[in-house]
Parts: sequence; C-alpha cells; structure tokens
Amino acid sequence: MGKQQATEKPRSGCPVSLGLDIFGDKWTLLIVRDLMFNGKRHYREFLQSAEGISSNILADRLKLLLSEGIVIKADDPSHLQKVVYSLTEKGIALLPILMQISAWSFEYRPVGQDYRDQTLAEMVDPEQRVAALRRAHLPKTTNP
Amino acid sequence: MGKQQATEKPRSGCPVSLGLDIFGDKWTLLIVRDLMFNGKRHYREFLQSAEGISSNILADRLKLLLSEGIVIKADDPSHLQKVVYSLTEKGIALLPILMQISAWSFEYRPVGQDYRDQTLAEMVDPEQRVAALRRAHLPKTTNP
DNA sequence: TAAAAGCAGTTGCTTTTTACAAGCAGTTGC
DNA sequence: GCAACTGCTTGTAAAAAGCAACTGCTTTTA
Repeated sequence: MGKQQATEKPRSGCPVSLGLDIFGDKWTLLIVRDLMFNGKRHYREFLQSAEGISSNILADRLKLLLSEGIVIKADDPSHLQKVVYSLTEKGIALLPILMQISAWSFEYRPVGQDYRDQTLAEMVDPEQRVAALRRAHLPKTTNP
Repeated sequence: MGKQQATEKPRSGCPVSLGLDIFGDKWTLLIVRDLMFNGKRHYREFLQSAEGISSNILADRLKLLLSEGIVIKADDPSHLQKVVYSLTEKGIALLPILMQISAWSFEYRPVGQDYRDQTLAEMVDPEQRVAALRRAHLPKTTNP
C-alpha cells in the first residue's frame, strides 16, 4: 500500500479542501476519535474498534498522521515493543470538527443509544476537554 | 460506477463514524461547499471548481447526497435541460462542520490568501449565514 | 525454561473506487 | 441550421481498500 496522496500537493488553497486532503477518508478521523474519546494509545487498540479497520490501512493512516504532525509516537517504557501514540496540539485542535460531526449525526443519523449517553457527557465544556487532552497527550511541562 | 457503500450499513453507531459513512471522502463536502459558499447550483458549475472533480465522481456523489436527503434537485424553469441543485435543512446543517474544518486549516494548513480574505467574511455570524442559505435553497414559504 | 500469547506492523492478493478521456441525446442561442 | 451547452454515461487504466496470513521480536505463563 503505497503513496500518500493526501499530503503531496494540495488540490487547491481552499481551507475545506486542504482539510479533506488530509482527513477526507473513512478512517483517519476515527483514529483521532479513538485517541481523543476512547483513551486508545496502542496499535492493537485501534484495531479493536467497532468499525474494524484493517491492519495495513491503520499502518498507512498512522504514517500519514505522523507525517502531518497530528500524532506523534514514542516508545512505551513498560514494554520494549510497545509504542504509544499521542495527539499533538494540531491533533487536539481537531476536536471541534469531531464535535460538529457528532452534533450533526445526533440530529440526522441513527446514533446508537450507548453513544448518545456517552457522547453527551463529552460535549460538556470543550475547553475543559482540550485541557484534559493536553494533559494526557502533550509532553509534560515542568512548571509549578 | 456502482455501489454506494456509504449509505448501506453503518459501520457502527458512533456519531463520528456515522458522519464519515456519508461524507468521509475527498469530494462530497466540496460539493456542499460549492452550494454553500460559492453559489453553485448546476452540474457544470461543480465540474469547474478548482479541485477538478471528474464527471463520473460528481454524478455519483450527487446521487449519494440526493439519496441522503442532503441535497434536492429540481428542474430549472429557464432551461429544459438544466437542473438546479439545492441544499436541504439537513444539508445546511453541515455548515458548522465546514466552518470548523476551515478554522482548523486556517491555523494549520497553507490556505491561499484569496481564501483567507473571502472565508473570514463568511465566518461572520453563522446564524445569519444559515438564514441566507435557507432563503436561497429551501422552498419558499408563503408566510407574510 | 520452553511454549504461548502479545506487540507493531508487513506481505500478497482480490475487489472496489478513483481518475481520465471521450461520447451522447437532447436544448438553446445565434 | 449549426455550434455551443445541458446533465450525465461509458470504457478503461491506475490507485486504494479489504482480507487473511505471517513476521520478528518481547513478555507472560505454566
């Protein structure tokens, strides 16, 4: 599975198009979702999500997210073979997009009841949510 | 060009996934953008956008948008062969998603200067923007 | 301490989608 | 009456997605 046509050359200077150049597919934002809302940080965890992403597609998209600086990876100190994926500030900034997609689906699509309960909780105070994501994903600052 | 895998069976009940099932590709939201921000209403106009959508893909996506009730089509009274595409309320409700994608691209992607000027103007007062879209796209109500 | 299970991917192959170019049957303007 | 325009369709090649198996380590387990 070869090229990354997403990142190569923008189709236009339009901001909508420039966004879709990166995450205009069925999987990329689901990985971000898993990082954001489902506490997933490992390759195997992403594979286990309900939508059933294939292993090769996942690898490809993680590569894309890394190359775009939306996600970073680091060794897991607890396990030589484990890798921890984290959102960058750029990745955390995707939160409002995911929230608006969710809001739209809530109104117009058959969102599962389980998600209705869960997601509503996530909607409360985006600022707070962002702060929590920064704490969980961004490198620790040693400020008092 | 065959199936519409988008609308068939949701991959999960997750609202993000349910949104992407429909518009998780590189083209669908660009058509919506053209309807929303660029005043395009005709097939040939969509074809002329900067990103260069192919004719068959456009036909396929319009079919999808119609089947999902995001867009409707009507005969153009001025021309037997012309068709006018309009957004539905469901389509207009995608505005906040496009706006958040734009906002993100403004910060993190090389948005063209021309778009920077133009899009900023569009950002002012989403409510007003929605009202304008309703007037331009939704069937005329005969209320005083 | 050796086998089993977990880890992040990769490989090979088939099916589906996209891209590109051309064409089509009507309709309209001149 | 003819060229240009209308919303598409068709054919074919290239790219991407889907599927299943597998790899080379590492850690856990019996």
